[in-house]
Amino acid sequence: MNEMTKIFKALSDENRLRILLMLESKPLCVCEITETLKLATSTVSKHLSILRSAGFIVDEKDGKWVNYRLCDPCSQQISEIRMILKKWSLADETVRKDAEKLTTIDRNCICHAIRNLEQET
Amino acid sequence: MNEMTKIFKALSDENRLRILLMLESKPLCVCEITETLKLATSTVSKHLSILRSAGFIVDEKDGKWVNYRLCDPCSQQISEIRMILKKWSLADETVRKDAEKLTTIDRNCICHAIRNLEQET
DNA sequence: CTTACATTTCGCCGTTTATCGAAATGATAG
DNA sequence: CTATCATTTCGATAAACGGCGAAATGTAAG
Repeated sequence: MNEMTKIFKALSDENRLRILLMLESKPLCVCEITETLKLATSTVSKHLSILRSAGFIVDEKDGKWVNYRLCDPCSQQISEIRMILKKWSLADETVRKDAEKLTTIDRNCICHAIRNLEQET
Repeated sequence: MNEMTKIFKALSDENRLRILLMLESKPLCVCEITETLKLATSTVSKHLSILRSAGFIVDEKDGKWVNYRLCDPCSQQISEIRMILKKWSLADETVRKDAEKLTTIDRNCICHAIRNLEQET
């Protein structure tokens, strides 16, 4: 019961759903997700830790980046709910846009780009 | 996306999950659910309205009682998630106890019984 | 019409949650 | 070793949430 509510709590936030669905296409680092969702880095990091502790994703160090990817293998519960999630999101506009935006983001540029933009204002 | 988060938010509370799973066996009135969960009537009523507005359940007036039952027919999404929920809960102790307790509750007695008990203290 | 009673709505309270910015951490590159 | 930079942790804040009891609502029965 606890495990169940933990899973559903993890799924009960729009930004976390978007993260999970973005990760369906490929592993991503925190700054790529941050740039797509337009949230503070610390907020995204928090969301990721919630998804991790619910068993949806794992993190892997990669130089100065941390890559997050969908858990594989993962529990029967997680895999069932992910299938549903994927199916339900097929027609979703936000999800489509996120996927599209991700193809234009290069992690080697994006973080500095953000910093520079902030300094201009 | 909004619809999705609404569904998962509805499922992200243990008491609401218990209500849904109780309703898998039969329709129930508010006081039967209240007696099983040991919450204030107003709290249970709130939970029921959340489940209703997410599309899981419907209410039906029946004399001075209001019966709640699982939506049928219901949307593809709701029916998929309910199948999962039922499957996941098969081994759950709380769910088993709730179902057991429900067999001993008679809506014609329970409400007065509660009032009387409260007056004794 | 009044009473009784199941349920809902309202107002309040304490806790949790989503968010941010700042400080801490940890790893790479000079 | 130091500087840089991605990420995490911390502390604060505002909003949302779960809980309760009291008042309002609606129905049935005297």
